Amino acid sequence: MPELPEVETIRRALARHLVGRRVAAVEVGPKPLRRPLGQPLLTLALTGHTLLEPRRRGKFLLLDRAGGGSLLVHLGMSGRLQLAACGRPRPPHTHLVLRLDSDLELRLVDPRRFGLASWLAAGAEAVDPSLRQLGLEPLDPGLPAALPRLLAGRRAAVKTLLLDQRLVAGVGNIYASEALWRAGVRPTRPGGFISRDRVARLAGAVQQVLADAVEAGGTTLRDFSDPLGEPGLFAVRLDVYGRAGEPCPSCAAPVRRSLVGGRSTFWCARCQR
DNA sequence: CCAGTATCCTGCAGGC
DNA sequence: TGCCTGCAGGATACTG
Repeated sequence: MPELPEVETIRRALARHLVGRRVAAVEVGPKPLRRPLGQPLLTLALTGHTLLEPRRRGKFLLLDRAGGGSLLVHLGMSGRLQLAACGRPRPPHTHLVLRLDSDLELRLVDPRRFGLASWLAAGAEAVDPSLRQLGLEPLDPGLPAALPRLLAGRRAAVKTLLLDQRLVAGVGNIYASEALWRAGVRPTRPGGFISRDRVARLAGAVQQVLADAVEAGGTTLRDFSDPLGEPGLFAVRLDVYGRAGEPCPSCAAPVRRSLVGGRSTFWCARCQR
């Protein structure tokens, strides 16, 4: 579900309610997510400890603990974090609960269980199998300079490459389509066969669309909301994603939907080359 | 190394 | 109403 803008939106909301709070208790469900949750370690590592400002890396959240170490969270396709009063009923598929010393508890809810929550000891970030291979942060000012060499020599579809977290960490299926449309680049074009100035445009479009979406609090299609239940407002500003058959906002030709690398892709055959 | 496919899992919408 | 299919915002293990 969440891409960089949604995860960043979640991070900011969490920062307002988690920083300086102590974890009073941890509850861990029995079902594994992408990796087993590791109940004893998680409980031991967090109970009684104070939380710092959360960080984001790509689509990962790092809930740092005072004194070192972090809870690493990834929301996969269907994961969400919810802050609610301790007494309120918990949704189905709640796999992890951090009860805070405020009146609130933080819940990790994930029906499909493609997500991840695992304890990272201090210094383990460089070793973690998921984190260590992550590529550049797309909002890094160095992206325009770096993108040409990331695409150089590659024959795979540029959209597939944008989704590869080892190249750029945080772009997902919505914003890949959106950025390619804004840049006028066809999603199926081999990465190594895009002219220099189009690559530059693409880098700019990736940064622009992600920044716009962060500003809008992310995209709510069906069920994304921030931890307090606020939906993201970017859906109305999507130009092509989910709009097959509707007129291209630029040229009015019908927006197409096709599969690229097995993922739904939305694009304009007239504007994108 | 690279490119392409299959797979993990649940819920929902749509067609019959 | 039920049953079936396809689809979903992701990552990774595997194949050639």
